[in-house]
Amino acid sequence: MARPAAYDREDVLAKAMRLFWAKGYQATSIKDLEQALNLRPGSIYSGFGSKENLYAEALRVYADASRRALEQTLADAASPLQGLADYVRALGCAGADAAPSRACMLMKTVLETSDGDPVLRPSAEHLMRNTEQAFADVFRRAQDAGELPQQANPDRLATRLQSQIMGLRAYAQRTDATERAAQLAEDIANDLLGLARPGA
Amino acid sequence: MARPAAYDREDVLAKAMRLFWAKGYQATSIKDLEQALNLRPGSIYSGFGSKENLYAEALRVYADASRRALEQTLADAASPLQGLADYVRALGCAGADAAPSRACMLMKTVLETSDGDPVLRPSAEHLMRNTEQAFADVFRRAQDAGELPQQANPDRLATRLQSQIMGLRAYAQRTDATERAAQLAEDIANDLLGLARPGA
DNA sequence: GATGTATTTGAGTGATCGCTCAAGAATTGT
DNA sequence: ACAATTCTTGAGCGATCACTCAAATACATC
Repeated sequence: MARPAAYDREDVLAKAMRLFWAKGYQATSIKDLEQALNLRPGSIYSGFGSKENLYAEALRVYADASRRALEQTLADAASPLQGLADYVRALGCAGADAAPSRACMLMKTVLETSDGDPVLRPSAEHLMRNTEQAFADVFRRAQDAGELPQQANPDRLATRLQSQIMGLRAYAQRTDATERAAQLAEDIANDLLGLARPGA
Repeated sequence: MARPAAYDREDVLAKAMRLFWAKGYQATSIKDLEQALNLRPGSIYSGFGSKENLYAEALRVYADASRRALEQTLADAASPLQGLADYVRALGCAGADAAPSRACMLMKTVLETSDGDPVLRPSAEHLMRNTEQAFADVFRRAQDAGELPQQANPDRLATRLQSQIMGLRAYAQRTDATERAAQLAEDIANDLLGLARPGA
């Protein structure tokens, strides 16, 4: 029994996510958000509380979208390791899509916040842990399918993959090494496929 | 025939570098710098022109120091690949030293600036290219010493190593994965040693 | 010492920061 | 139609931002 909000919350969060992802937390001003979200400050603050909280929600939206993209790539692939390789390859040639940034928003958040940050740092680290576990699950699936040797360590491989992806995406953020970034993605993808048992 | 500056320029730049490295460009205010450098704004601006230029000079100081650290590690090692492995291992256990940040300042700069940034982004990318070439030179030295097979591609290995180091250091920036970061560093170091020819 | 030159000082510039809030507008329930 | 309730609006809050500049200060030269 009241006036409903004129905006779609998920749509607004997706727009905020893209802007924050592109510019970073500090470099994005409320003025920037007002324009991108087509909202006046009062609406932003009554709906999201603070710039910090809005960013935290945008982070979650980013992680959800990333996870869905990974699962989609895996679903389209012939095997778990093939899926991971495809996922990595896609990150290398980032000029094609219109992503706000070639780098990972979680990584950017971890690098932009201080160790003592009480909100954004724990948020980003939590979402990175989740992503890491998702990678580990994929490696376990590869083991169950007989694609990956039983003596392989899925958790360790997941850590390794996540760090390689962060390195690749940080490298790809450079404007002077596009070709090298694509080649790098190929090398990482090939290493992933090299983990497969000789059998299949 | 005039009054000399009361501060040592290199010392001030080193202090600015540490502060910028820890907090990032945007999060570091002139007030912060005034305190850390023990300089009043007029001295900062007459000596360094602008916050942006001061950061650019601090970047160069950082890259110089990093390069010297690499060369020292290489000089102490039994071989080029051993030296690189030692260098990577040292980055994994970052709790020991009192570095301002576990992450690479060049990477932080690339991730904090926009693609169109006319000063800091090109600066950081240039210094990263230099570092990459330094790695390539080490791989070439390994080839000349017979440690690395002739068919290996030093430039490609250098790109790979730089991205792995950036990934490792971004991963190590997390506060919730210290042990995993150390293990990751070990894995990367072992991979480096695995490049060596069976002979030696 | 006197003079010339460069540095240091610190109050203060306009602009922008994240954020607030009273008033007006819009929709629901009766 | 009328309340009741919530949302939107936009001017404006104090704080801080990067930065400036005239005056005071200190050193090198003579």
